[in-house]
Amino acid sequence: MAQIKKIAEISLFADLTLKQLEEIASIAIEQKWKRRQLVFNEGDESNGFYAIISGSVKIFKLSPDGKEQILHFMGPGEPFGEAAVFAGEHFPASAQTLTDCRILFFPRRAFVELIAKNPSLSLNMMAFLSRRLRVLANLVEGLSLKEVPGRLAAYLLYSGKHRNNSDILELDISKNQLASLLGTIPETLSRILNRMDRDNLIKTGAHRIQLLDRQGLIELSEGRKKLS
Amino acid sequence: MAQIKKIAEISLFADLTLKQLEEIASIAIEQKWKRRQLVFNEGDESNGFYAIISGSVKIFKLSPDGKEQILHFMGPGEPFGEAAVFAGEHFPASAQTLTDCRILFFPRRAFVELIAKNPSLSLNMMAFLSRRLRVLANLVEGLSLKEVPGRLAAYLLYSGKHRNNSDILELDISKNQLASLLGTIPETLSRILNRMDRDNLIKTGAHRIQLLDRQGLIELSEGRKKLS
DNA sequence: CGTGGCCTTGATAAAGTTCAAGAGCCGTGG
DNA sequence: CCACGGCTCTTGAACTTTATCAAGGCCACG
Repeated sequence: MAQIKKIAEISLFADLTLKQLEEIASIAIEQKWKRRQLVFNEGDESNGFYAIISGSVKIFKLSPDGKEQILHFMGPGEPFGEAAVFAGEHFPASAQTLTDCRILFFPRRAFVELIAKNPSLSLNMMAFLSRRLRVLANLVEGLSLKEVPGRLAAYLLYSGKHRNNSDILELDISKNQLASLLGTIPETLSRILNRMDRDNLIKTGAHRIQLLDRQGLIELSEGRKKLS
Repeated sequence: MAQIKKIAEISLFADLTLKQLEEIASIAIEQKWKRRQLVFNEGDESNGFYAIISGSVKIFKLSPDGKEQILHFMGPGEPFGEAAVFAGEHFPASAQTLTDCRILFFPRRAFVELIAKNPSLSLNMMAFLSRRLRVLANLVEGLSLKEVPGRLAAYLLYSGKHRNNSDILELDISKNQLASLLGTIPETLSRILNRMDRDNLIKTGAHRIQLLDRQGLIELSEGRKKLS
């Protein structure tokens, strides 16, 4: 059984009473994972879902020849692996830790009982599922309707990784992983960052990117403009 | 207010008591839509969601220069537009009728109240959202990790449009729309159907495709094999 | 100080799109 | 009943974008 305090920090459990939090705590199991461990594999049978206390996790798909497409990055307070609890019973994608993690595990059966008793927990869960749906719809849009420069521009503008709302963006993932999130490969990402720099849209540093021309990036992300 | 009978045929409302169905019926509003009408546009504010009684609807995204990516085809008994009820308040994609349709509309506020009172309705809704998530994850996988022949092969194998479990597949959508679902254009689709035919994987007819070599199609869909 | 991971750069190749044109099909209206 | 116009679908050739392959630089960590 996990501590109430940790449970309360998971936004899935926002707006619940102390009593409800206690119930949830009573079914949660705390786990420790090391960096780069596989939490579950696509196709594995699901016995429940997870929520991150600390650390970060990527959700991804692999092609037979090893190319990776990242679907989500998950951080503290975020649940993952929920979809398989409610439909299908096996995970539609894989999950791997990016750092050492403390993770709560919620067994399926007990959680489903809880949800049946707690309408606001249900609504929170539906909100999470719906937000995931939106993220994936946008990913599909990017992959199908935009070229790599447009996807990258959208990421730079809207990833929300900006240092205190300035135009400075802190890259907390490797460019390798960013390429995999954007549906491309490191070589291509490198070249396009270079071209954006040359066009004075951004200024690239090692793990930091400065946005110089938001308007230009917007036009790029909407396909109204191309790199030279 | 709509008839109970129509409500009961929507799988979202499976396993509910007659009394619950009556409650749902009391908030549902029946609408008639003609072919090719826009039910909602990406970005529109959401006041509720929809469920199809008869006809079919596509959910899609458009690029600024007019290319379309279809996310889902929806048929009788299926709800759509739910995600915006639970998160975001505006639709993440657009919806258009493909045929004349009878559609039920459920106003957001009343529906959220219903859901709070009906645990099994919540669970059904979560199952639907989770299934959508799975579909989109697979779409992302296709777009990013497979080439067009692989995506087409997967569609032919798993679309479920087979005539009584035979190897004959009835194309109920235009090839134009199929291309848009697969994330490509009609020209490319046409060429690849041709190549598959030449390789004796399928036999193409006007609105009918016969699968000649399931194993070959599987290998194609998994990237273990290429067209000649 | 050396080694391995990450990142960059260049040359080449593959896949898919674009543009242009034409064939087949269907419903409408004369 | 036929002719017309408008679709959808097909085919070909040129072009664009991105991936692949190969190599080298840089940095951090042991």
